Amino acid sequence: MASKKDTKTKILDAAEELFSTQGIGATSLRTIIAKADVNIAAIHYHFGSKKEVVTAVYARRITPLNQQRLERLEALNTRAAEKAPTVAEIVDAFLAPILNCSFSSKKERERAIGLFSHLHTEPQEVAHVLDLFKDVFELFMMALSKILPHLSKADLLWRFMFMIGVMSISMSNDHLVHRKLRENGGEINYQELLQRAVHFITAGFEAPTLDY
Amino acid sequence: MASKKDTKTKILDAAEELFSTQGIGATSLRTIIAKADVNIAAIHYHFGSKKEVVTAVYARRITPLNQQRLERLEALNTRAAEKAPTVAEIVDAFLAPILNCSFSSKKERERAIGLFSHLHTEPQEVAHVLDLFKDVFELFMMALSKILPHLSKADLLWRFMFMIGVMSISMSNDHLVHRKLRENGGEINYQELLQRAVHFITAGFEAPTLDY
DNA sequence: GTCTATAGCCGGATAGAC
DNA sequence: GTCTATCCGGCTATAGAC
Repeated sequence: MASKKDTKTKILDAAEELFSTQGIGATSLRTIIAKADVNIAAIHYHFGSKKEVVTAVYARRITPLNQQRLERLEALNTRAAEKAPTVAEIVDAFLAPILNCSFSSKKERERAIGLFSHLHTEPQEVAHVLDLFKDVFELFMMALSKILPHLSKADLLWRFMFMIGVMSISMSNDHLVHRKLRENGGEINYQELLQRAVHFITAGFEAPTLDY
Repeated sequence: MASKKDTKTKILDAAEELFSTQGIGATSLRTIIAKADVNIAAIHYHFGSKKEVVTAVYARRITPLNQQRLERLEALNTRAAEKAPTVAEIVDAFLAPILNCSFSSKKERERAIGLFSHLHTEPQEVAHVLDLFKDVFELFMMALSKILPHLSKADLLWRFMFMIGVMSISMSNDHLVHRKLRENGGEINYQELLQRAVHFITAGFEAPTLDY
């Protein structure tokens, strides 16, 4: 079963791979249909426009990803009462699903990371899919504010923002520094990267407040 | 004098503003020449191709910016011997020129920040200008390694990378969190943002090493 | 549901007059 | 150095046969 993918799935799969490697703006519908081995009319028949292809491609991946984030957070919140979650654990719950876990293969992970990196590098192309992150954003903010009660709302928002910056750069592949890293250390070890990122971000969240 | 800008300068100014607000990929040569009030042939006569327009626009801004970074670093390195630079000071020397200082007006700063933000969001469009950052990268890495000698080369590289992520997100304007920040606090105070970013990053750099 | 053909637009780049 | 006119290719989208 499922030995033959239907047209819609073929389009989504091809689009996903192309968005992941080339970006959204740089990927034309014509490249997608060539890779999917369907014709140009099919993509309009099934999706209506490029924008809706983008939405469908991202929604298919974001939904289960955020599901995992929320499950991990929930697990931290509901475990034995004497063990309140730590900052590091919450940050890990946020980053692990995207940076390392829940991938069946190296190839799968790199495809997902490539795809998600364009959420940050092509904001105008994906503005309409950011709503899918609303719940995750609010629930993680709430969890963090609970264990960092001395931080003001603005403090928390900025530090959350900085966390997203760290996550975003970790998913990038084209950066000067990223290239340097590959030169020096060969392939990127995502398990290690996850730990490094969590460590760095946790220190930032736990830094004392400043007067501005 | 200089009341009449020459064609080349008019093109550079128009391109800079458009790149800053719309991005590079989204800006066509035709939009540039319309804003600059010159004709389409002029841009090819003076620059040869769009790629070279991009190079010229960025080089004009990056060169003095990195000059400033290096001067600030130099000042830290050469002051009274008993006062070794701190991590926070080095990070500040790296971030301050782009995030807050050296701008004659709010408008000037936002234009520069918009322009530079696309160094991170459109990596393929600016790959050929990243060489301009080579010196800054190496000298700041060296300064940091001197006061953080316990960090391995890989540690330092990753944390430097994370710093760039924080800087990058600080310059973004389209983000979910950035929008949230504007809702909650009105306009962005870059003086404050600079301090927050330096504080967050410094904590990350100074975090103890981990075994991976 | 699937295809071919094509409309209609906009992009970068160039030729050649002035 | 500056301009108009134009080439040529790629793009999204649609019409209409099967």
